[in-house]
Amino acid sequence: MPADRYNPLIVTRNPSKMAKDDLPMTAPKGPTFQPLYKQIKELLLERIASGEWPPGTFIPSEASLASSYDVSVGTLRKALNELVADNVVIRRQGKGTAVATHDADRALFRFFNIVSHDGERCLPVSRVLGRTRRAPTADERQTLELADGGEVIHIRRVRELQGTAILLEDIVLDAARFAALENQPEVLPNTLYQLYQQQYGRTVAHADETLVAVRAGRDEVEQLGVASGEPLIEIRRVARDYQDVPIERRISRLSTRDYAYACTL
Amino acid sequence: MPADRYNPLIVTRNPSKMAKDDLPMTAPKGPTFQPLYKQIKELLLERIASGEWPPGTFIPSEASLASSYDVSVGTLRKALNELVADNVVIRRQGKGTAVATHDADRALFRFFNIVSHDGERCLPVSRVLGRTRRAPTADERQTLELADGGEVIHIRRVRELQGTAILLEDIVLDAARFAALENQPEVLPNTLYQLYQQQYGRTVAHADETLVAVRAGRDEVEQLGVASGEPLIEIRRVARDYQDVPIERRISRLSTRDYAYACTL
DNA sequence: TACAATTTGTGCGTATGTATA
DNA sequence: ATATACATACGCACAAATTGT
Repeated sequence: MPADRYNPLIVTRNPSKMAKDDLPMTAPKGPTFQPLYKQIKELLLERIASGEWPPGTFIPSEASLASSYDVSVGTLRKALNELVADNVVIRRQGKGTAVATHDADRALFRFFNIVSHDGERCLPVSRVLGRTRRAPTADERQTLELADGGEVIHIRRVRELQGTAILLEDIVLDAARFAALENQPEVLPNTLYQLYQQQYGRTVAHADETLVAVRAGRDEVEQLGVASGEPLIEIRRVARDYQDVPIERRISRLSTRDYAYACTL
Repeated sequence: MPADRYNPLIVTRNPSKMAKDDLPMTAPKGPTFQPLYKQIKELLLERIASGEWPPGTFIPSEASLASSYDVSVGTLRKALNELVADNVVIRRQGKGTAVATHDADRALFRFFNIVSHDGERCLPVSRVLGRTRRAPTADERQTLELADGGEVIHIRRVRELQGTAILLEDIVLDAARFAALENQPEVLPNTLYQLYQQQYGRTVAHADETLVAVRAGRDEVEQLGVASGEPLIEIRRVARDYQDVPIERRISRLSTRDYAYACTL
């Protein structure tokens, strides 16, 4: 089906489309009203989230989209620019507008906030310690919004920077959404979010993290080479997709002897 | 002096201002080139930073600024909207464009990333433990970019939420820039950034934080009521103004028994 | 190498809606 | 009711980057 017309746009308050002797506008005062460019933005986001335009592909040009939706290019540009601000698409002059992927250099660091003490950022290598399928804890069921009887995939791995292990990660996913992940692929890639995106069609759009200080336990002593009881930072992350649906629960413990968690306000 | 004309705008690539039989553009390829709206943005930022429009005041309207700079309203809007995105100004329909202050509710929380374990955010009360003037450490001299022989003001305080002390802060400022702060005002306000802005004309525009895990020492035991050696999060912040000039060095130690550091990516 | 076609980026102008004082 | 200021939406022209011929 050619995507030529998308009708149900509420243009009631669109000035240049209103005849002067139009009906008095009664409805559009409702709290559900959204300006035209916001509606376009949502429509585009739905089409991206639905998989119509997979990550990495180029979407139609401004001009063609504008005529499809029967809006001006300026209005469509405003919608696209908001999607750029939300890290959903990437635009390049002369080339086009592409759906954002997790392989661009900048995108990789968006979800890795750890720097060496002199401020350098570099990506760690990962070593998987275990992959299991099991019933969720109560906490996991709540944060991942699992159905009753659902199961989770649990991945535990260590990440090391320049040869020293600094991070012990426990990653939990809805087994229904990531069915085969328990034992396939054989070797997991360094950057899991790329895998979620490419193999499972789930794009991590943003994440919330809360940090607390904890003591190193047996596992951290063994894997990170820290002393027992050594202070660590525990990072509790919930990663979500475009529609705020939770995708992943990740709890990491960070040794801050050589590296630190960085945040810019 | 009436601000009527601002001449040195490089409009070489401004299409509608160029005659068709113009000289071939040779210069504007230089790496220093900035589009017109970026230049306008910088000019506005300079006037805000210079104190011509103090925080809280309304700047001239779009139309008047556009005619002052001899650009279109659209170009000026684009500059202003970037300043909105940078939290430099706040715009309200029908009212005008105001220079951002640190008293708006949202602005207060921008620099306070601590939430209770159930996700609630609330502002803490402060209790000052000491105010001294002293020579800087080597680290302080470097991060605050102090001149040789300069001194610093050092403020130590505890912040408590709902009656329990959770944060021990060591705040260090350039004594040359905050001369009277050592003993005046008698009682320091809860939100220091408002004081910097209102009394000293220094606006904190953004900050970088790095977090490490530490053990509670003698001071933390005494002030935060934690056990000796208890794991804490140490937050090392450098706050800067619009031009990235460092204003404040703040090292805080957070007890994460009831509260956590929150970050959204 | 040169040229053309396509696509986004910049800039201008205008009209009307909506919120505020 | 009026005036002001920002918000939305329309349109157009040209610049700059990219790609293919």
